Amino acid sequence: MSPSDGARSGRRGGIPEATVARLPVYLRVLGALADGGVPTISSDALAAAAGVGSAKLRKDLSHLGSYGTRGVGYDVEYLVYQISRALGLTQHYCVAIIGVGNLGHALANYAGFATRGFEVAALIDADTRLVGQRVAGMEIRHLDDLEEIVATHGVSIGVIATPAAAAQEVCDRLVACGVTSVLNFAPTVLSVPDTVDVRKVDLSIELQILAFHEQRKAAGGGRTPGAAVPDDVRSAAVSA
Amino acid sequence: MSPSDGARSGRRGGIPEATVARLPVYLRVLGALADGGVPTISSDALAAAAGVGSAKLRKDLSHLGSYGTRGVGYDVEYLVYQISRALGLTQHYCVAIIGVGNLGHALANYAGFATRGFEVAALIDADTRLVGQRVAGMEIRHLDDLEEIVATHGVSIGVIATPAAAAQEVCDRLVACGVTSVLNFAPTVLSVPDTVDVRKVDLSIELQILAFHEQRKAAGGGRTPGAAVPDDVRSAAVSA
DNA sequence: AGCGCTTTGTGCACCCGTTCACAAGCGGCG
DNA sequence: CGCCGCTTGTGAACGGGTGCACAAAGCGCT
Repeated sequence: MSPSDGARSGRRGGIPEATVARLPVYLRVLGALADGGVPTISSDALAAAAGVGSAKLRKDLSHLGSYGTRGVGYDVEYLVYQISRALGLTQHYCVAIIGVGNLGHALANYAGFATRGFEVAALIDADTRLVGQRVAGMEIRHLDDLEEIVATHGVSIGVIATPAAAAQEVCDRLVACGVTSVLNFAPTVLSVPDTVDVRKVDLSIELQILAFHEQRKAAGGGRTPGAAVPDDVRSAAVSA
Repeated sequence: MSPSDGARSGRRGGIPEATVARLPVYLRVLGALADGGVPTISSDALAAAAGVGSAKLRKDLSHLGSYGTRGVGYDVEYLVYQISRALGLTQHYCVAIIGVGNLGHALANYAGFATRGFEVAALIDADTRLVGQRVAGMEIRHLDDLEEIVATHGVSIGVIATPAAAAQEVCDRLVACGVTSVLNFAPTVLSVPDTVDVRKVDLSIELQILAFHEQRKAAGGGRTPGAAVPDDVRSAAVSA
């Protein structure tokens, strides 16, 4: 242990990564419950709705404080607020999408962005034929203006939806502008300074992981000695 | 742990999840190297290109066997083959995309699918106005025909790109058809039997995770223009 | 008011994954 | 032909995450 370690577990920075990755799921479920007029919910019910174990859920929530009433459950609206605050969603984030191909189009129109305090501030592409066109009510700007756009709008998160070949350069320019969070859809490994967070979404990788399990299941149909097909194969939920 | 029998079994089922999630990354990097005519590569170089530690990479590869020559490195083409085989990519998989909205469009045109033995066999939507249109050289079929399409094409992987409200029903029908692998882009928790693998890709969740780290960075350091490394700011870059 | 039922919050043990460090193995060079 | 340097493969320590089981703590009913 390192007691001198600055990680004060009671604080926001002390929330484990695995928990942070699940909080948005809880948030969505709770939002639906709130819309349905449900006032409170137990950890068991919420865990079932979120697809996790109830113990895990309670431990997750305990990391942000002791909100919740024993014998009753959690106040839905209050919990929504607390999770939102813990995730930093009470702030406003400006997002720039670079690369307005098929995927960029889809992202620009994705409703899930706006619903949680994220604002798509700009669409950027290198193709001059696209520049000036309007997508999702927004005008596409040219890649040359990236630095200016980031500065003007105060972009804090960059979404890279370019071809793989352009991704690293775009990323470098974003980082040079001061952007410290990048969501990368290009099938490439981005190298960034460790002050920058990069999350990756790769459709091809997801499919290959599924293929592995598919093949494993198919192999189990015949003969496999030892632990043939463990049925602990729970539906996994992974991202990044 | 399997020194004696290790050579024969290959242990496909014994590959840890975390390793499986990284193998596609190695595969992509190796593919690029092979195209570049590189004959062999060391674990250090490959690890750097894949954005992981070299020890981790070696341990990952060791799970599929002892391919690799000490003092030299790995034969690129041979390793490509071995990883492909371990992932089950030597087989052919038929993919059906359900929901041809913005995202479904992007997925249908995504080149990364075809490059690894995945074939988009069908595009399916519930909107009769879309049915019959051609996207990415393929005709959109109606949701009513889902069962028939799955059976005819031997679809083994279903990709759900529908609105959240329709996702569970579509998923249930896929499962009923015998599909055991689902890639879900809808922002919902799908409940499936344990025999079915579900992987989830949620753009909104990724953004919220980034927001958390963004907020943490902002709160922690105040203003530190210099790249002075603070206490324990471990912004570990990518995670599968 | 007190009692018992319900549900939270958490200490603990286990397991998976990561990292370190090093012996084993292979090729090349003298 | 034997030695040396390089790289793999892996045993072992470490840390984080998960699940169990239970004590603490409200609420409603009597």
